[in-house]
Parts: sequence; structure tokens; C-alpha cells
Amino acid sequence: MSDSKPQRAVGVRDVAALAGVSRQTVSRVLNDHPDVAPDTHARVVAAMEELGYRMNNAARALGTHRTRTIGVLASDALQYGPSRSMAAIEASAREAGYWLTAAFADSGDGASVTAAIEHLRGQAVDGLIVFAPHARTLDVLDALGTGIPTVILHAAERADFSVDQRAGARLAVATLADAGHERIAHLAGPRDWLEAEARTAGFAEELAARGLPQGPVFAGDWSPRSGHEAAADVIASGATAVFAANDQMALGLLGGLRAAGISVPQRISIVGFDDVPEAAYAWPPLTTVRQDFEELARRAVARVIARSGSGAGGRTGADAAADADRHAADPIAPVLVIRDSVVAPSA
Amino acid sequence: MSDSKPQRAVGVRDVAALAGVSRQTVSRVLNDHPDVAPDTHARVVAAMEELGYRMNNAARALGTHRTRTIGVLASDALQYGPSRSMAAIEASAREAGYWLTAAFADSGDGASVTAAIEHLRGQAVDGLIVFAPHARTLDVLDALGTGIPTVILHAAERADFSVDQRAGARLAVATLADAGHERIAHLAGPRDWLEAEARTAGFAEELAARGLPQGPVFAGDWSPRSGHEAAADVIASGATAVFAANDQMALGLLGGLRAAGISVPQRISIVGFDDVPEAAYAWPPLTTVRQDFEELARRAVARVIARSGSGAGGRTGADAAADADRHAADPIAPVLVIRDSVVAPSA
DNA sequence: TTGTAAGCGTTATCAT
DNA sequence: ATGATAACGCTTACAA
Repeated sequence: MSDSKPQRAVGVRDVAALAGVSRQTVSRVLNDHPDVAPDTHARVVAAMEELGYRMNNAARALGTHRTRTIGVLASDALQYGPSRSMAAIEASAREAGYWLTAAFADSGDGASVTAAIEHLRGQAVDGLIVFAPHARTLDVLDALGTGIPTVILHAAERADFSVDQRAGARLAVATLADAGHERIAHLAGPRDWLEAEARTAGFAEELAARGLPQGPVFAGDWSPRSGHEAAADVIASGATAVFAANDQMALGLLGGLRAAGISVPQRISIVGFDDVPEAAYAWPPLTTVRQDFEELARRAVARVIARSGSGAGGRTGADAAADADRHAADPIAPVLVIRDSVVAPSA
Repeated sequence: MSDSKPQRAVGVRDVAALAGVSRQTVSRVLNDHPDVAPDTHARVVAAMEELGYRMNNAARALGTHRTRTIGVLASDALQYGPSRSMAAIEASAREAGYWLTAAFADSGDGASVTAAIEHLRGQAVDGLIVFAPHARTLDVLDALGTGIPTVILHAAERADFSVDQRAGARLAVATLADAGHERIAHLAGPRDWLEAEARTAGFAEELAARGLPQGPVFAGDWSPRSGHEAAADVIASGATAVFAANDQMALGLLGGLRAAGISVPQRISIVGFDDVPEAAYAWPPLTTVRQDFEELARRAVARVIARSGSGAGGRTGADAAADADRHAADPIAPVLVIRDSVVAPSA
């Protein structure tokens, strides 16, 4: 009962008093202002230490109209790529002294995307990183108009930054073709997924570039199940090789082929996409295409911070500028990881 | 050029003016206060609509000392369990009108955990949900003392809420034993992971309960690679069955066994843990133990909100109370998913 | 280089 | 049931 004061948290006021300066000077120290005498600075810092001062972000945000928070709309965050991106984004953001507010959504469901965006806007984030694997996500975004710096990821050619999906697909097909395959099938991702379409386009392109016949395209949904189920179609098609749009489907296909008594790679060669941890230790180890999600995240965060920091904020002019160079950055090149699921065709 | 005003965002002030009431009344509507005349309420709501009013959370937080934000320290969020939990937590939080601020960390690295916690505290979150797969995370947490309602997850018996890891392991071993296996090996997760230890304990318990000899325990690191590498040891041990502490290792082991010419399940039966999507479509489809992460997330979010809402905030008294019933909630029962990787031993 | 004064948009307190 | 007024903790002018 020594003190009946309502336990007020220490604020700039207290620090200022202890250091014998004004609140404003404390604020200057807090914000690394150039014009503070070295020893004043030291005194303030010491006072902060002694009092265990912690900034109140709400108060700062109220004054500056910036929250140092980036919102991430992580659609389909359970997929391998998005989950990797998410973790990498957090690391980059934290390093830059930013916080991350996350919202998840099912990108196939427009309402869920809208809800997530609204949620994030309500949080007054300084910028947005949106995973838009699905074209519909982009439509919703355009319709809503976020009004703040926004970076689109996981949307193939329509993304602000991306790993070159088409190039990756061509790499995969090239591997198969180089091994001598001519009847190459494609196990595609969902048609309304931008990255799936880009991979399918790359598949067709590489085939065309080599004068090879267009192979059959089977529709999957990224899941191991769909890969498993596609096995019958693949066998029926007479293809000697398959480019699967992701590793999960490739793994499922592997199981399905095995179950049907078809040996891989002797009878059918397979190339996947993503290089999930399982890929290297499947039987046979899967040849696949790896994407650099860390680099993707780094670029995205840097861009959002730069945009929000330049003061332009949510002005429409800034948005136009953003649009202008949306496609400027070169896509990141994927790399082929060669393992044992590709050999020359047996016939 | 019609208006040179600096584009001030609409606030309660504007809404109040348009509705012909005071700011305080608008605030009451915003907070669902009981004492507002129905038609006043309607008028205010209409005004908000018309002006496109959006609450400023920073301002609200400044007044209330609460941010309606839950911090999530998602250690090892790339693992299957944590990533599932994360998504589920976000859903629960959003439903309750809360935001999520995420920080990721490598739970094995104390410094990274400390940094993440500090980061989150700086954000003034109302509560914390911490994934503490690693004992060290718990130690760091205790040493730091968060000062706010905190819920521990993914820490086996030391968690506030959990899926019963030991029971799950016993389920797995029981399946193997029921099939007639007597030489059962365990492919364990990292020893300093609490959930790995709990699964190993369950393994030993079930064996003991049945009067079966304790089988060999091989150390893995959750990765498919470690499962793959354990194949040789498993073969050398003469075990006819293996309980793998997670599906990724089980899948890697499957590949390793295959590569060594050992057929599964004919020669060696396997049970995994997690029921990852790949498990059902591996060859053979993997029998495994499924955890209900959604339920886990629901409970965690409910608890954090309840604790932070009761007003006790960061008082030590509340912390003591939290400790008191930390182990009160019954663990969630895992369920066995029977597929084709278990048969009777051949010998 | 440092200090003073005036907000930022909301909620809390006390009236009415 | 509603209003007036003072916080909340910080930052941005503007002054000195």
C-alpha cells in the first residue's frame, strides 16, 4: 500500500524529467534525429534504461499516421510456397523494424478474400503484401482498391515480384526432352491458379520450341490425392514422361504409378516443382525445380517499406506509379534440382 | 482542385456532426453500449455508412490500453503442425474480432526466441500464443516473463492446451502390437523437443503395458532426410515394425527401405504421426495418427481473449491464476487413421 | 541544439 | 439516454 498511484506506465514524460530535458528531446532521441547533443543523447538513453521505458506504438501511430506494420494476406498459406514466403517475409519485416499482421484466406473464395482485406485495412497497416495465387483474388483487390502500397505475390506474370514460373516449367520439360522423351504429359495445377497456368504455358512453349508434339494435360488440384488419381490417365495416355506442376502431385503420382505396377523412372520419368523436403527422399528421389522464396520475400518487403516510407501513402498518384513499374522487376530464376526420377525412355 | 483541405480522414467527430449527436454517443454505438436509443443508434449507423467511417485503432488503443491484437510466436512454423495451428488461430482470432501479429523464430535458438518475444511485447499485444516445441523456448519465456496473458502450445505436457501426444504414440504402437509385432522400433524426433519426448514416452509405455520388450529408438530430426538415413539402422536392428514420430520421417524411411529392397509393409510395417496430405497417397498409403489442430487453436484463442478481457491484464495475480490452471484442460484426443502400411509380421 | 504548444481520434469520467 | 471535458502518449510544427 506504499503507493496508490494507478501504476502509470513510464512514458516520455518520465524519461524527460529524469534526464532533465523536454519531452520533445526524448522524442528526438527516439527517432534518431540528427540534432541532439551527444551527451544529452546519452543522458536520455540512460534515463530510458533506468526507467525501463517502452514506446507506446499506439500513441506514435496516432501522431504519425503510420503503424510500421505490414499486413500480409496469406491466401492458401498451407501450401508449400506460400508458407515459405510467409516465414521469409516475417524475417525481412522484423529486420527492418516492422511488424506483421497476418490474415489468411481461401483465395478461391472471393468473400473470404474481401473479409481478409477489410480486416487488414481496419488495422491501418502501412502496406500490404498479398498472395494472389488465384485470379479472383486480384479481381477482388482491384474492385476494393486498397488505398495503400500493395505488393502482389504468387500471381505469376501479374505479380509485382515472382519466381519465373514459365522458365521453371521450361526447365523441367527441357530435362525430360534432353533425356530423349517425346511423349511428355503435364499434370497441371488448378486452371484458375495463375502460377498453374504459367507452368502449363511454359510446358507448351518448351515443347513447341523443340518441335515436339503437344502432350496431354491432366488437371490436378495440387494435392497428392489428385496426383494419385491421375496415374490411370497418365498410363492410358502412353506418355513416357510427366511434368507435374508441383511436388505433392508428383509424389502422389509416384504412389499411383507404383500401385499400378509401373516403375519410375524406368517406365515413366517424372519432374516435379517446388523441391519440398520430401522430394529428395522419395523413391526414387524426385528431380524438381526449386524456387527462391527468401529472395522473393526480401524484395516484397523492401518495396512495401520503400513505398510507404516515401510519404506518398495512399494517394492515387502513388498508386499509378506503382502500377507503372509493377512488372519492372525481373522475375527470379528458378533452379533445376537433378535427382533420379528421370532417365531415357525405355522403348 | 475543388478542395484544398488536407484530406482528413473521417472520424467520430464527423459522424457525430452528421448524425446530430455528440462524439461520445458515436463511441457508444461503436462499442455496443446498452444505453442508446434505437433511433439514435440508427441515425449514427446511417451517418457512418454515408461517410464511410472507419475506426482508428491506434486512437482506440491509446484510450483503452488494449489493442485487440494477439501476438503469435510461431516457432518452427514450417513444420506441418505449427503451420496448421497458425492458420487455425488466425481464423479463430478474426472471428472474435481480434488481429494477429506474428513473429517467427527458430525455437532451438534462444536468442531468436528472445528477439521475437521482445518484438511482440513492443507491439503491445493483449495476449500471446507461443509455440514452444522446444524446452528452451519455455525457459526463455520464464526468464523473460511476458507480463501479459500467455498461452503455450505445442509443448506436450507443459502446454496449456495440447493434443495428447503420449496417447497418440500409444495408439500407434498398439496398432503395431495388435497386428502381432513384437520387435517394434521407434524413429524419434529431436530429443530436446517436448512433443518428440512425449511420443517416445508413449512408445515405451505402450510396450511396457503389453509386456513387450523395449524396442530400439533411433534419433531423427523430423525431416524426410533423417527418416531416409535411419533405414539402414532399422534394417540392422531386425525390427519388424517402426513407429515414426512424424509422417515426414515415415515417408523418408519408406523411401530408404524401398531403396534397400525392403518391402513395406510385407517386411516392415510403419505407422506415422500427423496425417499429412501426402500420407494417404504414398505407396503404401501410410497408417498414421491425426491431430485436431483446429480445436487446439480454438481453445487457445478463447483462453487468451478471456484472460485479457477480464481486465486483469498483466498483473502478477492473473499470472499466478494462469499458472494454477495451466494443466487443467484435458488434452485433445488424437485419432488413428488406418491405411495400408501395417500388416502382420512375415516371420 | 533545445523547448513550447497544439494536436492525433478515441474512450472515460462526470454531469445532466 | 446523452453531452461536455479531460485524458491517452507521442509527434509535428514553430519558437527561442
